Amino acid sequence: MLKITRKVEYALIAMGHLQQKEAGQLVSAKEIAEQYGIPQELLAKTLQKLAREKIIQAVKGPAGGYRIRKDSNTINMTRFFEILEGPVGLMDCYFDTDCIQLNTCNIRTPINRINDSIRSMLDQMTLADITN
Amino acid sequence: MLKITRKVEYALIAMGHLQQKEAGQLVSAKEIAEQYGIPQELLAKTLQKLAREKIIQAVKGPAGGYRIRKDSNTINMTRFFEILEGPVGLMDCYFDTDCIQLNTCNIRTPINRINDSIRSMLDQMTLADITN
DNA sequence: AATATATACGACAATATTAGTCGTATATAT
DNA sequence: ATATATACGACTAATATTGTCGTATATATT
Repeated sequence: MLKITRKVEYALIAMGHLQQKEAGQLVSAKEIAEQYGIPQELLAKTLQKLAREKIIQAVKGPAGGYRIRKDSNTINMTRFFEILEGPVGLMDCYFDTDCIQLNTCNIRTPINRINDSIRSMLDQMTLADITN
Repeated sequence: MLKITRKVEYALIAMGHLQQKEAGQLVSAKEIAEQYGIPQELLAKTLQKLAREKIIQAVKGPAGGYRIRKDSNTINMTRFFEILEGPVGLMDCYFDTDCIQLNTCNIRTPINRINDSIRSMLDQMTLADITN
């Protein structure tokens, strides 16, 4: 409960690693996977998602890999999480409204308050806060 | 990700329901389950956990059920969650230290900072904040 | 005393989610 | 040409969650 997934964990590790490299330097998924002992394919797919969303930049071919973008550490954690995992909320009804019990539910409002607190906390937190 | 489980959801609904009853009034798991359309057995087991931890009081026999305790809305949410789900942490290494990658892990410290933030938020939040 | 009802609780089964793997395509440096 | 790296969908495996069942115990009611 309230756990982050491996995908997110691996992504954060990778971002931390990329952050340490000199600007513009490329690092392959393989290299990161080996260094931290994580499954290469899974990491690769995760990095591909981040590349698609312009969080990092991908370069194909031998000596290719991923590099960080200049502004990538200003991205907030809600965004980062949601790229990888979809909507961040304690309960699905924070986003979906197709729950049969919406009417009888007596905790929706207070749970949503907690949601808002967590989200605004994550909103104010940048990638740099984690990877630096 | 970052979701609360059904067990917790059901428990909160039940606590909200008990809160609304007059002091000392007993409500059975069956009654709550039917009213909110949730599985009776599962709710019962959840309430039993809470009873074991003195969050609520259980009374056996016909006309038995559960009632809230006077001080139960002063309990904080970290405690409540952990009674039902065990340790609350974004990653297991917040509690366990048997991860092989502890040495090479470059995100443990920052993740723990986020953990602390979430936990202290939940620490300051009482059941009454949710069920009232 | 017998019965009905409710909690107590462990074992089990069903389901959903997450994690990891594989095959194939594409780009590109050498 | 070849080797290497990203891109990406399909698939399997592993794990966690959710839900069910059987049995025991307590107790109010008849």
